[in-house]
Amino acid sequence: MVEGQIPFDAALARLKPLFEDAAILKIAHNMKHDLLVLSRYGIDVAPIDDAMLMSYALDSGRGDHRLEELARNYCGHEALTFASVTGAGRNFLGFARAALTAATEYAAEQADISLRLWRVLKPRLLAERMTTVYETLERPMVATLARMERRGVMVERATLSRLSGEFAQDMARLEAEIFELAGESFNLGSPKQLGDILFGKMGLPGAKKTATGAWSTSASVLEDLAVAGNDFSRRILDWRQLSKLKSTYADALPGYINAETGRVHTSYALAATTTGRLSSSEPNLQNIPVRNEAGRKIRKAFVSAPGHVLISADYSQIELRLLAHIADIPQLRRAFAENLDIHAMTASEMFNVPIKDMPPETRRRAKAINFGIIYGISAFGLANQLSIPREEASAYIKRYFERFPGIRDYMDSTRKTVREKGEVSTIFGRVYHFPGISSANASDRAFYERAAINAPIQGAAADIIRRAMIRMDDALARAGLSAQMLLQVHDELVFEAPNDEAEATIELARRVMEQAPAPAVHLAVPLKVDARAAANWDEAH
DNA sequence: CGTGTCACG
DNA sequence: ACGTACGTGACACGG
Repeated sequence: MVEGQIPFDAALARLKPLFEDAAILKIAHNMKHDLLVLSRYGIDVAPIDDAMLMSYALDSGRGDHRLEELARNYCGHEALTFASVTGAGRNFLGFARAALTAATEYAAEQADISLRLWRVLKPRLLAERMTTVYETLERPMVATLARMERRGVMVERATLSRLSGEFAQDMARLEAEIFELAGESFNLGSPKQLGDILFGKMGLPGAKKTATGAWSTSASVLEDLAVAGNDFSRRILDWRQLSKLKSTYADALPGYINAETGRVHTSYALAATTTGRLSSSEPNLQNIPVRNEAGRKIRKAFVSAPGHVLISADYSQIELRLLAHIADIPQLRRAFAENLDIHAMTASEMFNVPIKDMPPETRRRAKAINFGIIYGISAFGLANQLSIPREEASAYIKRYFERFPGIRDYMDSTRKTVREKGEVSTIFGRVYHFPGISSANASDRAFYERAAINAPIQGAAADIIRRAMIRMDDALARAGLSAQMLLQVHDELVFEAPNDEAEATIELARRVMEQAPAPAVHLAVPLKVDARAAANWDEAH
């Protein structure tokens, strides 16, 4: 106990009634953090306004929404840093005394700056017509995400430990074979050393250079060599995959299992991406492997609590559906209305092949084009993705635009808008600013234009799932269900439900997610949600 | 701490 | 002629 400090329990007892009056806490910066800290002491706070989210609604492209940065930018004020007020090199008691005084000063200034930011940002939201975005898409996410983070997800330590051992064995075998073929041992984890072996000693044709001029040893380069029959690069690829799974997932995830809850609690960032998507960190649970069998073994370690199931509900092709709506493309709208295979339909339109006996390779190329469109397609990018000559990619794009002229119109009009106004927006009113585009050189301008084509699509999908998440908590309660929302992965929500609530939760999630755009927006295409329950995330997905 | 690589949508 | 697919976060390497 430090002199002058009242006992913690007494402090808490004095504090609690204050928070029961919601008016006490009106304004904060990064409210989700405060909510999570206070919830540890049983204090529930109704979040009111959050200066960080106001800043994000005004300009998601601003790299940094930290309080210190906003104070500098909007108030011309240099905020105290905790490090600057605590000082260093003291003995513990000295530090503790200093820290108490300093923490008081620091905390008071943080609260003051939050209020001062609010006074600046509130009228700006009104002036820039971003109040609705802030109030309906940003602010309500705070409580929802805080609950999800606090709930956490169960991850089986034993499964990951077993996988780590299996991956290590397979890596050791591959490593021995690789060193045998190379005629020497080296650090397989070093791109530099690997490049020297591949393109120096072994004399293989280096396909690409990195930004710094070194030979690229990326998967696409190694894949091209492997397809040409090079077993050495195939083994490197296999080793790399296992190395990734072992270090990033099998070995790292157990360290995030909370000792008190036995579960993994990610942190979602609400003001991190330019488009309106969330991001997830420590650990990132939005990039758990799923695309191949070895990776899915990791995903199987994410399980439901006893007596419960995990439910995964994901939007099917939401970005292409939004493209069909936004660009108003008759064939796409019809295809989604009739629930057709959209990539096969695209291939059929482009190559005059009946949908029913579509060769897989033809469909694969059409699928790459569809994704490319959403990214603001370029011949170079498509050629790279499909490992085909750029001339061939150009011909595909030309053909695509002949069949879907509305897409070219949409892309052209988006480029025009962003060049003239420096901004574009989603159908829900979220605005993206591109202030640099007027003074950009040709290649930078092309980059901004692609981002401006992508943002209204990716961002509308982000807006829709936010609306669904905000409604889900209330919908579950009203339906008398005790299921909990655990995770969000951009177009997917994961719930944990008692076994006997599985079906009802699936039906509710599907209804809420599919109806999420209304009443703000009525889409010209239906949304489709696939949902399933299982004992682990892999089988639910 | 920047770079390369790779996991996800 | 140029250099590009959109959006993220984590890990290992090496200076």
